[in-house]
Amino acid sequence: MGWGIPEQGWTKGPWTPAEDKLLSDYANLYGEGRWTSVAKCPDCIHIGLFLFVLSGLNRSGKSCRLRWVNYLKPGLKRGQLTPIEAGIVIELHALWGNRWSTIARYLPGRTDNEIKNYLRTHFKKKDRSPEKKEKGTKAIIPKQKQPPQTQEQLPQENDMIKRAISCGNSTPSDHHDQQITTESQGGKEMFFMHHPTNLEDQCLPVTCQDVAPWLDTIREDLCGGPWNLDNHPMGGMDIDHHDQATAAGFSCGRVNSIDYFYNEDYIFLEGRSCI
DNA sequence: AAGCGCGTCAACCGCGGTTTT
DNA sequence: CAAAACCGCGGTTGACGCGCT
Repeated sequence: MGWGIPEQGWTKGPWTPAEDKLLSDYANLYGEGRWTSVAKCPDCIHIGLFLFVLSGLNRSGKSCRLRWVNYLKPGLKRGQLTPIEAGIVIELHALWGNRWSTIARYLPGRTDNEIKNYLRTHFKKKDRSPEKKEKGTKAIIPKQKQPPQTQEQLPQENDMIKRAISCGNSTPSDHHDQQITTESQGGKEMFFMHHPTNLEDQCLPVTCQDVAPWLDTIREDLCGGPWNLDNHPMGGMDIDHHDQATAAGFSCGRVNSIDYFYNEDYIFLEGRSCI
């Protein structure tokens, strides 16, 4: 099954730092996408330094690719998904089902494996605790939820993308860019969304406030979940109070009469009430 | 302190699609 | 055009760490 040559004799199991280094050096020098070459080349393809060096990398092409894509590739983020990322994952999973790699394309620096693990973990949690604790209209997003849906509702139902597209100006994009990239602009993270199918030449900047409508969509599922308001940095304060939130270092936004406050770690959504 | 259960994450496996020969 | 090789995806598993009893 493994790509490359021998079915037997490949090294398996956890990668060592030395192997990582070899693979990184190889990928940086020769680029991605020649994984079987990495695997088989020690004595036949590449010359010079790598002829010697790669002889220590007895991994299948598949294994090399996986390690690179999920761990070594530059630009990968580590650690927990941010609330915004989690929200995007949840909504896209609701739209597309278990198309991990497709979902991952919308989250720069995140891998399909990571998203798969994240959702499996959280669905499993949810399956085990069917009862929901009623928490009123407030919600903290970091963890949870959303039942898997069938794949019938596919891209044409992608109103999230339609909404996002409708609220920004299109600008040409480089095809080498990821479908969403982020960068800091004026201290605020900007999302550059790239339509997956038929708007390949359009890329638009979307601010955090533009992302919020998606959260509005998932909010119905998030509210009423077992949110723990005791552990968040605002200590269970009434987040309807704009001044308190901003004083606590949160940025704020408002969509469809829903106010929300966010920082790097949390998003607070409040009910439909207005300030 | 030890055992157990659970959550998380890295890695493997099998399959299907695409590209190359 | 067919077969082989390659690549990527999604599902699954196992190791490890942490918290609870």
